[in-house]
Amino acid sequence: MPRSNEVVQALLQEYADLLAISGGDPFRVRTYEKAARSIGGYHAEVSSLDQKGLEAIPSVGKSTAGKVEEALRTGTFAALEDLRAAVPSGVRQMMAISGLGPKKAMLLYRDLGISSVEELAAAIDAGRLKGLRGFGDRTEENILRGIALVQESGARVQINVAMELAEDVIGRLGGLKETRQIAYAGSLRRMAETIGDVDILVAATKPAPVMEAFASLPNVERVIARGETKTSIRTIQGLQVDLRVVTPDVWGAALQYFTGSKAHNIRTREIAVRKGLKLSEYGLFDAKSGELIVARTEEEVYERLGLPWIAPTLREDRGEIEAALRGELPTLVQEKDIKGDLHTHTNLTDGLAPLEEMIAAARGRGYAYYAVTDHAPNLYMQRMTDAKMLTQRKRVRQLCSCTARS
DNA sequence: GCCGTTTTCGGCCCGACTGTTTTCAGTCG
Repeated sequence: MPRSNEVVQALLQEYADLLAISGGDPFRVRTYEKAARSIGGYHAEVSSLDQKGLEAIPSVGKSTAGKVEEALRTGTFAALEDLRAAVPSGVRQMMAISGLGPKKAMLLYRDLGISSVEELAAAIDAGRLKGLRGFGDRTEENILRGIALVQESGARVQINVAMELAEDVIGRLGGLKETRQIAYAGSLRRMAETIGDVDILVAATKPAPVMEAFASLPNVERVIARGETKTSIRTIQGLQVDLRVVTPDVWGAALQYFTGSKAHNIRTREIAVRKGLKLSEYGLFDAKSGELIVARTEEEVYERLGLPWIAPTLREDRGEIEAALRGELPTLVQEKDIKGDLHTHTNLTDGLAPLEEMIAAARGRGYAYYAVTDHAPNLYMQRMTDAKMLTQRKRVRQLCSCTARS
């Protein structure tokens, strides 16, 4: 049974998507996306909160709180039902196709009545998109390729699979004479449980030879995009790898940007804006004069924003910014902290005791750190609900990544 | 719709790349 926060998060995200498709104010769309994320990561169960408690959640105001309250009571809210009636669910599903955003999805529906991925494929086959503004031959090809990708099950892979690929790419590009520094970034550096694509960052004196070497790797199935500083490929295993090349003097800013998450980046950039600064992958700048302030290390960037360095595993905009501002960032487990491995089962699978009893027992025995390596790690993660468990969740994630690499 | 070191209105992250719309909108991360 998913926790109420996740149910509400999904409803608000759906509302944001449908608002975007139906041409709603982009800032309102973003507001609901932010509120959805904020609720998903909030430490307290939203079903236990009253209106005032809901409005205390960051990015949740009176209007959103009202919708959340209605959703908790009835399972949905009226404004969402209105949009569901206006936009078929298949139109939203079409946005899962790479290259199709809300504008193009809505255009296909409004002008051609296409309301599902299957109908879209059939329409392209029948040549119905010919002459439609914004849809040329190349776009049609890309959509068909995107549909094939969507229909392949399990686009995301476990972290150990992505890590192996990343280390292979790093091994091949790291030896080039132009390469000064190289690292994996993105969700891989944040140690997410599953990885959608692999992000590689290179600091190089000249980007072109690095790009060329990357696009020529033996396991490249297709070059998706290729520019002066950024190239994306898809491997024959079906995983996308993005390469970004920067100059060595902006390594820290680029690594901070390329590590994400997107939500964390938006928060740090907002902090920069409020301080009269501008943050991008090229550095932290004075907004007015455009003068570069810092870019060389991540530590400098965070420090100039008034924050301590935040570990990548925490960068999800799930309270880490606030914790950093309060000086209350958690101490994360290191490999040297691991003394052993205890395998146990909870009643999520074939054990007898519930997760909560396992945790209480571990605490009662004085274990500072512990990982439950059940056969159902995702179910376990979903049950990590209370505020203190956020820290624990990250510890488990780090432990899992250690296991994956050993 | 939310929010405040520019606080009750005005702004909301930033840049790369693609395809197509001859100058830029849409999408992505």
